[in-house]
Amino acid sequence: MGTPSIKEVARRAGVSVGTVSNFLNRPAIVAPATRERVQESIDALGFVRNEAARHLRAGKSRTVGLVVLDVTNPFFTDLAEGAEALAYEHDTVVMLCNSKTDPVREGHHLDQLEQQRVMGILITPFDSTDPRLTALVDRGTPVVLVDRTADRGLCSVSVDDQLGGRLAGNHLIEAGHRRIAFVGGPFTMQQVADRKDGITAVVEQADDVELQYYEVDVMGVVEGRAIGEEIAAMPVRTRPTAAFLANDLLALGFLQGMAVAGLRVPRDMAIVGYDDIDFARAAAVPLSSVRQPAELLGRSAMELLQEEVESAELHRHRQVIFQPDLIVRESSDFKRRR
Amino acid sequence: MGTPSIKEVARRAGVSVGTVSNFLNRPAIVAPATRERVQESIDALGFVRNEAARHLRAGKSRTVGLVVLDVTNPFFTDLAEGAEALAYEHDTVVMLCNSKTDPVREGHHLDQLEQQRVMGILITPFDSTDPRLTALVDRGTPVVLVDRTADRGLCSVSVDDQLGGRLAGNHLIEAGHRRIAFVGGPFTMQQVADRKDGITAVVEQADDVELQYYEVDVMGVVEGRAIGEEIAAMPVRTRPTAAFLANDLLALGFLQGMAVAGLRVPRDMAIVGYDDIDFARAAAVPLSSVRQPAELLGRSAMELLQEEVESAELHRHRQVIFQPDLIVRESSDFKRRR
DNA sequence: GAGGTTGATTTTGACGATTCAATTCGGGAT
DNA sequence: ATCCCGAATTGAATCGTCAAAATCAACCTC
Repeated sequence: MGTPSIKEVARRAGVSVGTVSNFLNRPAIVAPATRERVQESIDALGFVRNEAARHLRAGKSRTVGLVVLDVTNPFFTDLAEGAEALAYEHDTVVMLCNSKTDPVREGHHLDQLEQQRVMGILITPFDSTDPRLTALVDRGTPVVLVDRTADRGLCSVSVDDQLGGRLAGNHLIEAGHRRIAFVGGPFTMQQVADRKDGITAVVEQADDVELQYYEVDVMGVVEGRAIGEEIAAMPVRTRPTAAFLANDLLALGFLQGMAVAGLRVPRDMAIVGYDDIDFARAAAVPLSSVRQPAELLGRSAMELLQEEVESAELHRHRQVIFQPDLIVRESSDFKRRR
Repeated sequence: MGTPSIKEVARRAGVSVGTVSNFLNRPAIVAPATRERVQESIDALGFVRNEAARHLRAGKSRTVGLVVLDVTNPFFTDLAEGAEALAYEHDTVVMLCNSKTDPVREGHHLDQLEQQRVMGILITPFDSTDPRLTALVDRGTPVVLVDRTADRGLCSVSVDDQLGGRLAGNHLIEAGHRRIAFVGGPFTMQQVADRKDGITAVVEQADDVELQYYEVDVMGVVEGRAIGEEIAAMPVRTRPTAAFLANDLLALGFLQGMAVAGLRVPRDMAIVGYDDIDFARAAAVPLSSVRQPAELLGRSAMELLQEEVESAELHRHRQVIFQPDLIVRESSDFKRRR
């Protein structure tokens, strides 16, 4: 009935359980003839290894938890892709969890992952100072922050978001814009705050440039569109001529908002997004965007985790920071005369 | 060092492991005073249940695998949402796996899930006749097909895709369109084929209506846009005046293609998508779409699975079929004169 | 005070795979 | 013929949790 165990495989092959285990884990030390018999037995019985037993005995799991803020955002799925690719090479499995920017859901997922004694957790936390994370680490689950810079004793991989903000800001200022909108949120999220600080810094250095801030709760298409329509409705003399959106979903929504309101992009409104997801390039007006190496981010995070797991005590936590690139496309490709 | 086990909790509390186990699983039969001591011990030691051991002992897992074709498609994340909600109520965990419409990835995920002895698997299979699925079931892992109708001995939840196709077709024909494009793919995928058959059926019944077919490999925004531009480039007299796209991502891309080519929607081209994802409503031109009850689909699938797991032998496989609704929005809201 | 009830707690194997020390076997060297 | 060696295989212990059966204590009843 139930799936056969190693014991039944052994009996059918006329060997001991030890030999079957050897066959599975160290086939080289098993005699060829025996090997064949065991293989035959496995095939005939339809034996499938029991991961739970393996894990219990070995004391360590082969799965890694990956908790992201939003699975529908291609940035995160690309990231997951990178993590999974490396995991695959090391014969481990990635368990993808969607926190939906909700601390409660996040906590639930962390609890579950800890009960499963996962090898480690890669997470884009809602709040990177959450004491729960530290508690988790203290109890022995390695954690790597993704797309967040760890200050304390944790590994992290992130992208220089301030630089990203500066790149976008400089680009728009050089194109002659003097009223710029920044849209993102919540501003308490570190990444958003950094991008905001970046563009704020360059705006303050420039003469006579005004930056308007718009905060949203969730960075999705719907919210972007709403803000877009709101801004489009402003009188021309105070309305910004350019907008920098903290992610591409917002930017895509914003772009739609412009279309609805009848504003031309980039002539009436230049747009720069963030993440450079595939949609950005394919948008009605191809979107300028600050590119983050999403896949590399995921891959590096997994790398750090594996390093931490393997070298255990010796391990020194590292904070890896990548540089973003500004990709200029049609949505901001317009020189404004002063 | 390593996470403390039930044994250490017991020692510290001065009771036996059995009592701790009772405390965890049947607190009612433990004396209040003891209960307190055990709780104190658990807190002090930071004890966390070991799911692997639990699972091994119980012989059955508390996680369910959910394998979808594309996590970036909101239809599937909504579906996952529904499944997860019900799982949460039953204290089980959902493991989300992305096959990316790739049979190899799908197979890999299935192997992993089987090794983990998951409680069951909900899957939108690439090919619902894949013998691997049957083998899985024979070996004892319950499987429920999602968004696919099972013919053989399996449970399934699906939506009447033929009806969906007919709804879209009738709507467009009644609006006066005489040349309609159907875009989707691969045509070997059952859902796509059904939607295609549905619209084909109503077109054939109508007088003098022509249906053009366009096949794509992957149903994403990029592909939709490409087809859109291709169609827009056709001479007006042969160009379709309406398009029915097999999912909303395609439709959104298609819509962008129209914008690029300077065709007005719905005047020059009416568009109807499928799935009614959130983006559809928020698009530059709000998209008409055939709505599927995604969340309900996920929820029902989980329900069937739980039913199957609980009633074991008595269980009779069921095929649940939901009805889709056509949501008409601006993108197809235009009466064409003959 | 013997026998019977409850109620609370402990004891004792499993569950399936892995590992390691112990054992067997065949053949080569002496 | 005897001994030894290495290769192949075996057997038993173990991981953490759970549940069934066994024990124990306290209290009741006749």
